[in-house]
Amino acid sequence: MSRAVGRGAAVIEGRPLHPFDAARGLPRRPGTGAASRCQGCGARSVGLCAPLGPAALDDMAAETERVAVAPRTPLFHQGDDASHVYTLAEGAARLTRVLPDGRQAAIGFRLAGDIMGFTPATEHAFGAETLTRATICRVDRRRLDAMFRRHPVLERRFLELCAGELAATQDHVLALGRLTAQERVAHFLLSLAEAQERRGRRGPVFDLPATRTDIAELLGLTLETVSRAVSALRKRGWIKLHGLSAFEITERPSLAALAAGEGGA
Amino acid sequence: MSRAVGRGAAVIEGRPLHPFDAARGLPRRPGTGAASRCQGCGARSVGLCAPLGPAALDDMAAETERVAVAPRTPLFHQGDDASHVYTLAEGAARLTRVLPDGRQAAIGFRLAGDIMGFTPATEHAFGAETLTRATICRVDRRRLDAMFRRHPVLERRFLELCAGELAATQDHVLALGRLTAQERVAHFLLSLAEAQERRGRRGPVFDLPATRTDIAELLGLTLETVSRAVSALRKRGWIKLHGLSAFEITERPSLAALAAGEGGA
DNA sequence: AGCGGCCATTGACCCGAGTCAACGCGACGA
DNA sequence: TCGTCGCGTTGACTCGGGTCAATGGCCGCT
Repeated sequence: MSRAVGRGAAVIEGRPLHPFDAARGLPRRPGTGAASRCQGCGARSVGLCAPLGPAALDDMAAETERVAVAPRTPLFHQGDDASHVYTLAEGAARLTRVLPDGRQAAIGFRLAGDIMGFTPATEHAFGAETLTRATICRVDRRRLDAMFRRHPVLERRFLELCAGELAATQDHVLALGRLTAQERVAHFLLSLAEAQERRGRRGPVFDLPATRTDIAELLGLTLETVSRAVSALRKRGWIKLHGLSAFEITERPSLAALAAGEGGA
Repeated sequence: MSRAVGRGAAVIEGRPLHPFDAARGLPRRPGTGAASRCQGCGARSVGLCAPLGPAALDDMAAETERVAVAPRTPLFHQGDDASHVYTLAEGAARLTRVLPDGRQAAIGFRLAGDIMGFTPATEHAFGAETLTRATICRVDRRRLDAMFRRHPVLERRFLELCAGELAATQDHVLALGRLTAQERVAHFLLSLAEAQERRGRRGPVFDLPATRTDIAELLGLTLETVSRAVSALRKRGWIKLHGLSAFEITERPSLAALAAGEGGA
């Protein structure tokens, strides 16, 4: 999956060294292997590179660094210089922030094809970390701008992704502002399922790449409340759990109605 | 401010007719008056048109419709065809959604220069309505795309605005997910002040173009809780109210610390 | 096979914000 | 001038979700 970068050095299990720094200095072999590296990319059809032809893809490959990282690896921290933009080629990640007094919050989950770390500010307002084993591409902001000039279709695509991210974040605002705990959990499970379906996943069983604590931090709840809400949905027969990292939606219409906020009406 | 469109017909006080439909059929006089219409625009330095030269501005003026609208005028509704993009030239507006059971939520406030209604979907997920008397520009999505091709700098600017909106929305997610009622109100007042400062406003007194109910719907609270929080901040001597539509920040560092989430630590 | 750590679940109690209700005040029209 | 209406404020009570704590299952390690 990440052959072009070199295995051992890229896959790091929680060492203090940043994964991209670890890959620094390895032979980049610009231009070579672009086909093998990008052509078979898991995010090829949904991500930033979707509209690119073979030549542009080759150009892109030469400008980006790609690494495979372990679960729970930070990609960048809040306050870091926002000099790069990241795309998630494979796996799941989340954006987080910790408040001065220690409260922890997640502002969103990201799946294959999503972009991370694009901001108008000079530093990252949020940190990002992987939830699962993942493959990450990193581009320098200035190089990306240059790419935009060479391939206008790339800029158009980037704007689309940005708008999609905005829409998802707005949806999340609504959920945090007006939904109850159980509604939020229903909303989360449903949107996670839809995100996986958009990426080609079929069937009523989906991946759940998050612990109760992760979900709680995303939904503005505590892990106990999430656990109770999941149990309640299970007892109603609307969802089923398959181990700790997969779930099944057994009563989709009911779950959707709850997630949309059909309280009593 | 909106002379080119014609006064009487454009300023509507809560009639069922949509403001842009009311302006339909009026003489557009393409090309004329672009200088007077756009040159002195309140959002000229912060909005979408900021990087445009005189010629491009003229082009833009010919492609957009502009109306002045009364406070509390809906611009579009959730579910409407997302065929246009709106920019707020002057005044304040908010994006709202009403849940099936009647719960009302606002996902954001927008001020001069901000864009509204840009979404990857075919319909608007949220409605928009003015809070104050406002001036609105509307562009057809397809015409905007064509403009992007004629003026690449416009697309770059649009992407910047989109990223700014994303950053603001993410910040809002954090507030809703992890801040207490009083912290949220402090956060809101501070970000409203900062938004006005970014637009050139000076001094510790700022506009408050929202009722307690508006603020509550934005912050995921009730109007009573907002009122109590405002009173508490006033009693601490951190803010002062000037009538119903202006407020003063008298202890900015304290307010900022509270808004950032410095609970006990 | 036995042990220990991590994660999830469940229960009992508490608190911050929601709910319901009364009241004050300024704007506006009769 | 007075009555009314919309908005804001404040109080008393309720309740959803947070907090604290005990228990149990799964998995990897030895």
